[in-house]
Amino acid sequence: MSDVFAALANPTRRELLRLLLERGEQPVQQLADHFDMRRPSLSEHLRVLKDAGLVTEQPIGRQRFYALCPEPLREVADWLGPYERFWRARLAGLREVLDGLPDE
Amino acid sequence: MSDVFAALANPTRRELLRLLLERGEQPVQQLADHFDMRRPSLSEHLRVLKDAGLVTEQPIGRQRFYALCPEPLREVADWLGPYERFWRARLAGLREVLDGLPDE
DNA sequence: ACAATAGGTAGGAGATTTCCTACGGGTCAA
DNA sequence: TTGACCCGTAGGAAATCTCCTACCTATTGT
Repeated sequence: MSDVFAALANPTRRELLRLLLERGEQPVQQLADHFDMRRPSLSEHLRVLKDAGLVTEQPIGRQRFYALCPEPLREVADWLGPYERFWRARLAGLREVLDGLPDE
Repeated sequence: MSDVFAALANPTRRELLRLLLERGEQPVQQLADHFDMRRPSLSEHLRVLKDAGLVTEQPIGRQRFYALCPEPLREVADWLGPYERFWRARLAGLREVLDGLPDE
C-alpha cells in the first residue's frame, strides 16, 4: 500500500498512468515523447510503477509495451471506503447548515 | 495532489488518519501513545498531514487537538474515477472468461 | 512566581528520491 | 555481419524524508 501511494505521489508517474489509460499499452519511446525528460529517468519511473503493480511489461521485439494494471488502484479505492462515509456525513452536515441559513 | 499522495505513502501517517477517523479529534499526546516513536517525529508527521490538508489543528489551552479533514481524500476518490471504469471493465471481462469455463 | 506539562523547533545522521551522463545487451534491417 | 535502434543498468549529485536528541515557548496548577 505504501509503495502504491509513493508511486502515485509523482506527477510524471500519474501522467504515465493517464496516458496508458487513455491510449492503451505503449512502448517506452512513445510514452517518452510526452515528457521533457531523458529516457533512463522514464525507465526508472516505469520500474517504480511496475514494482507497485500499477503497470505490466511485455517485451515484443526490441520494444517493451507497458500496460495499465488497475488492481492496486482498486485497493486504494477500498482503503478510501471508511473515509468516504465520513466526508459524506460532512457534506450532509454542511447541507443542513446551509438549509438552516436565512437569505437563501 | 502530489502532497496528498506523499502524505498517504507513510504507514504512520495512515495510522494517524485511521485513529482520527475512529476516535475523533485528539491531542498529540493521546495520538502518540499508539506509536513507538518520539513526539517530535509525530509532530512532523502531523505537520505533513496538515500541509496536505488532511487534518486541522485547534489549540485548546496547552493542548492541540487534531481532527480529520477528508476533503483531500474525496479528491483522491475523484481522481480514481476514470480508472474505476477501467477495472470494472476488467472484472466484467474476467467474469465472462469464468462463465465460459467448463466444470463450474 | 515556580515547577510541571503539552508540544513545537533546530539541527544532524542515514536512507531514499529524482534527475543526469555514460554505457551495455538484445533485436532488426541492409 | 554490421550498424542503427530500443531500452535498461551503473553510478553520481543534489534534494528530500524520517528518525533522533537537545532545547524552547506557552499554559496550567500550587
